[in-house]
Amino acid sequence: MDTFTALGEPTRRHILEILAGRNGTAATEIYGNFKATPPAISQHLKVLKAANLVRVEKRGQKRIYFVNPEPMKQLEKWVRRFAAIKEEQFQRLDSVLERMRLEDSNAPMLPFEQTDE
Amino acid sequence: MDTFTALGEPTRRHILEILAGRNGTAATEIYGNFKATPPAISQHLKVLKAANLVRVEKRGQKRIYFVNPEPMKQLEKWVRRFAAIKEEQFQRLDSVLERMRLEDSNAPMLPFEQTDE
DNA sequence: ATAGTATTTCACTATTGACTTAATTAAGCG
DNA sequence: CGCTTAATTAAGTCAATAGTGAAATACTAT
Repeated sequence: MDTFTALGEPTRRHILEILAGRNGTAATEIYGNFKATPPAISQHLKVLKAANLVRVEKRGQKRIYFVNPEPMKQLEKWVRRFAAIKEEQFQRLDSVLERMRLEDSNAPMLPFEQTDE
Repeated sequence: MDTFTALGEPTRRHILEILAGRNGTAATEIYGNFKATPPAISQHLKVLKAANLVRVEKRGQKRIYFVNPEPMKQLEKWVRRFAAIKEEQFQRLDSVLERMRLEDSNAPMLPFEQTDE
């Protein structure tokens, strides 16, 4: 997933924010939102296109850009795994560490060692 | 939100994957998963910490890292806006273009010309 | 055809950032 | 205390990338 790299740039995120909630935005219109030159923005659009985050439609001499929802859905799925981690987990660990520290000051290792992959 | 920049790097994402679903992982353990040198990983951990994506806990001479769920929740929220964009929107666009084409017979182009790549 | 507008590609510079080795801080142990 | 282990900071290199101006492409209109 190249999505992350594409989103790792503020300008590109801003472009997506502009596109969101609109039914297509011409390149010139996008350019207008930035102080950077059109070529700069065009290159960002190219990256977003390569990451499949946007799609383009030719209409005359204009290129109309749209957000592509699919990769966003996948990203959401990826993120959810982490978002789902509970505070509870930290609480539990905190108390375990506390207990171990009190019980055995020699205890050198981790309380949990779940070698997954 | 500096979250995106932090996630824009594959190694850092991998670190998060390692941390996910575990109740704390010591730095050395993390290092073991990569061919890069400890300093390299340590610097990535620093970035993740700065982005508040992980938190650290000192235990003796070890540093135990945990995923921080809050920024992930926010990210999920951000992404959802885009993921939520419905096909419906495209449908609507279809009809708009259709209308424009009918109104202006000079309009030369196709409504959809999927320039993919 | 010629000019004009929309957008991108080219070629280049400057900056950022990821990695490395070496040195440093800090804790545990004989 | 001196040695080892854990982890980080420092300093420097190299590659990736974002930005710029200029040229190119492509469509529209006169």
